[in-house]
Amino acid sequence: MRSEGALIERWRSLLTSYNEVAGHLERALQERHGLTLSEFEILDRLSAQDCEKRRMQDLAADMYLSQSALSRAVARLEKHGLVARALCEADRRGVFVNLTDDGLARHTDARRTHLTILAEHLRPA
Amino acid sequence: MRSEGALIERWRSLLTSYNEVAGHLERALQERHGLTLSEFEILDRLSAQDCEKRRMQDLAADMYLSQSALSRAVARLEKHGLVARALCEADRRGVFVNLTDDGLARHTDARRTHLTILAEHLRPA
DNA sequence: ATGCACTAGATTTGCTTGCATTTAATGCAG
DNA sequence: CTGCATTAAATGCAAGCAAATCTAGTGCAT
Repeated sequence: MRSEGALIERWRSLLTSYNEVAGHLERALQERHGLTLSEFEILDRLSAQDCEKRRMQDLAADMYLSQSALSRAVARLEKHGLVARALCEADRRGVFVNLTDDGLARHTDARRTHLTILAEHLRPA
Repeated sequence: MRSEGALIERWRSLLTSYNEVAGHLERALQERHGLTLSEFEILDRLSAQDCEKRRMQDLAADMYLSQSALSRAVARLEKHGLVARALCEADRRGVFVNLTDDGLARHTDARRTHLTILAEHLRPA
């Protein structure tokens, strides 16, 4: 295969971009809003969905986090009052996660930082 | 800004690709060669450089790892006999890292896996 | 209704990481 | 030579993560 070199190069570049951007994001979100990148991503998803796709597993499904990591992250968010868990009456194994007002506000703030950092550090492809 | 949407989309796609590929790589390298992705990256760099850029700090410089993480990763590799540390006589604070024969062999094997996984999971841009 | 397989989440465990600190070597100023 | 700032790498520590395990709810078959 001739494409090996190109393949590795693309991977390296992906790795570099990712770490560069993720690093800055992580630091900025933590510093200015007390949020982990994972936590922000959760808030982001919760604020985006209009429909009822708010069960843990639905979140887990379109995130890169493991189920256990998600569970922890949601627990943290809940402890800080940004999110509330609610039992699902239909299937009581399930848990709905909802943004609180504080959570929404926090997300709105953090979103600006998020965009700023992306604009600064995400290379034009 | 109109480009906000596009920016976020690109970030999401980066995030997704990265996690997809890194996840598979991590698992495959671990399973088949007992290596962390970070560890593989270290071996990869060591095998690539012909010149003497093998001091810890040089490695750290072109990697995404923090100095402490690198120190620990090299310690692990050393414990498994894939790498050897050598004092730098010129500046005795410095430490050179070298591949052992085993390390070279391991890298050669792992490299195939690496390429295979990339070919399978790294989307064409 | 009872037993069993299955699913949703929580929790336990062990590992890697980053930050902050520490130890040791340099090297420059007095 | 002594003291002080600087640099290289190692280490203590806290936090996040994934994998495996555990707990509880569901629902189907007998």
